[in-house]
Amino acid sequence: MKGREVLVNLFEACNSGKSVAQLHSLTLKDGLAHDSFFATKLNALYAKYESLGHARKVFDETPNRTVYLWNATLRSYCRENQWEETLYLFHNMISDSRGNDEKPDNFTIPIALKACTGLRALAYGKIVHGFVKKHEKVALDMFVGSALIELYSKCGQMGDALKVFNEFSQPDVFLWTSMVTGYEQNGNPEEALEFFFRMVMVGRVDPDRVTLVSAVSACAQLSNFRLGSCVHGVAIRNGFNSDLSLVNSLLNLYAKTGSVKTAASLFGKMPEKDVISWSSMIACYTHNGAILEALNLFNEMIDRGIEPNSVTVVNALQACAVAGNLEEGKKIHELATRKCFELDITVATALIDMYMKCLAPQEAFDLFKRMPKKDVVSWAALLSGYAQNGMAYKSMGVFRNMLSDETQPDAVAMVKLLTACSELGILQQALCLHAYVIKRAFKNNIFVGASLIELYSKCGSIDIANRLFEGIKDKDVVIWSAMIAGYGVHGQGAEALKVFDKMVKHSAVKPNDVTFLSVLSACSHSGLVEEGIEIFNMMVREYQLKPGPEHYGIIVDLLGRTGELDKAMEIVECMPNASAPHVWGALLGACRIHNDTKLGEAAAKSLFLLDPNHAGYYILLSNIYAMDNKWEHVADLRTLIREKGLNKMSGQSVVEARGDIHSFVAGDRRHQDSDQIFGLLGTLEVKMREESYVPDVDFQQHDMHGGCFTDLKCIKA
DNA sequence: GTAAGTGTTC
Repeated sequence: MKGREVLVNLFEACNSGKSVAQLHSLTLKDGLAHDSFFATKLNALYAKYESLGHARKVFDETPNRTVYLWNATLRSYCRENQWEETLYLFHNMISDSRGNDEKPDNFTIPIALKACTGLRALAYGKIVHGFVKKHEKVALDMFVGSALIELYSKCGQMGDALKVFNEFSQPDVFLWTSMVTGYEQNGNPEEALEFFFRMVMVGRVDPDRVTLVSAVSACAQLSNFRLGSCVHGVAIRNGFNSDLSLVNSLLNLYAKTGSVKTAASLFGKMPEKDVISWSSMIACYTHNGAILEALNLFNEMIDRGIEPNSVTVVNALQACAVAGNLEEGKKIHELATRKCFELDITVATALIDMYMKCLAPQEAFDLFKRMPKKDVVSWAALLSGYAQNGMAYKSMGVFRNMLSDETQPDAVAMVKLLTACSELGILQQALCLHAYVIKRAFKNNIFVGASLIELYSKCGSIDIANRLFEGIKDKDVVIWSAMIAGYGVHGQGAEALKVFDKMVKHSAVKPNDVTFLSVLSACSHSGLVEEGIEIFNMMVREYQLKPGPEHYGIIVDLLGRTGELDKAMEIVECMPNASAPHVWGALLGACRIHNDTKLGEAAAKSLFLLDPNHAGYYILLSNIYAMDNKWEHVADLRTLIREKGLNKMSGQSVVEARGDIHSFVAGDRRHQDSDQIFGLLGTLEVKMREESYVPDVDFQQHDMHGGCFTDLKCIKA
């Protein structure tokens, strides 16, 4: 028996793969290798240091397997994410085919449940749950409980998870945390936070770092800065504020709540950063319109030798997409190709999106063709990309191909399709798609509903849009915003303001940043300058919403129109992130109206850095120079545009007349009835002059391409 | 012996 004790001590001291093999031969020599105690030890050590194969061999060769040996083996497979094998072994364990083997205990069950969770095998998980209820020997302890909650929540069954949770009178931190995490990951952040606060206040259980991570994520989902800061405070009080995952989730919180400065300072103070920290910070800059900062940070990361992963690449690509920065985008594409990230469907889709937003649809399509696998997201990116490039008619074809490829649209793809269609403004098509939406049961989706309202508005059928709007019983903020935007694009600013007023005064729905964007742009389209500025103040003061770059863009545009260029510049200068291209674009536009060459040059300087390939900005500046009679500057800019190979996308109009669809560009004379059309235009012009309208023809520098009329077919849904 | 953080189309 002395040899046995020595062996036990040797096993305790074992800490490398080499010594496991030595121990194995020692036990074989002493005839103890199949003793279930040593077999279990050997099994676990082999799995840890050597290989699962060796561990399995020990398991297979042991005649009388104790529950410990079973558990050690199951755990080894589960740790390596070999869930099928784990469940196969577990199934052998519970079936009676090997009579002398022991039955699962409450150490076995969580392992089996974890394998079920990994496979999302809800049905088998329920069998395991049934086993727990049937066998009195298996206690429903907290380990089993949280594994069950985990299974149910990963399978989207929070009701079942709650039932399990309620069986415990004194839940521990794991059980509480499983519930918080479960609700958070199932898109129910309110419930997650309720559990979090109940845990602390009623349960009197201290949250640990994982609970806090989930609570912060819930706040991020709600974009609730105040609540998030509270949780941050709790984290600091509990001494978790240097936990890497926790700080990373805080970065995400501050990104989602537009608190770029807080995020940046947190990022700067991090004692250690990993690739997720860098990616999160890049995403934070991108989503808050600080494109230069995002790209700078990405390049800094590369310079420091920190390896970006596919997520980092996606974030950096988004920055290029927002800025329309094709050069940087191509560089990142090269990097992605080197690292074989192009195979990642998410990266490929982000690349398609980037090329589309950088007005390079051909490159996007080439990449799409090369993709070995496409999903509904990549199809949707292609579809909406064409619409963004003035080729919305192609979107309809893409949609048909997508259906032939047996990819069914989800709600987002549907929204994209409806938006593409609204670019065309064809009522016939709108009606077809509306029918499709009803047929495919998308009509209760609020985003789809809002897109239909937008679609009808843009087709000129504001009445149908309004009827649709009135027909929706539980109008939420998205629906209200869509109707306001609908009146806005129609130039019915007063109607838009009426709807907004009704929403604020007679509904329980609170306007959000999108609503304010709709109202502000409605004011801008109808020239309601004072109302717009008043509403902007209301947004900041009454609703405490942080204006994003788009809001600033409109307000700069409004101020610019009234000639208050100084005020507009002031706003641009005190914006939280002064690098959003279209805000500068709005300022540049205002300088064109009011002939301010100096300010225009300054705005253009910033713009050419931020969005170097946007032909429109060069043309705007050249128009400013033209008005100031600085023709040499005009010539320089024209050369620059040519050298850069930039093309201003020509505006294409589509008209529906008696069921036929005609499209044309400026100066287009290809239509068979061209003479008649231009004759009528002449008559209209005379009438307009009679009504004392003077057209603004000071600076006509449109690049005219020969366009053609295209016939579009209504898609059959 | 359990759990957690960044990503594609809105």
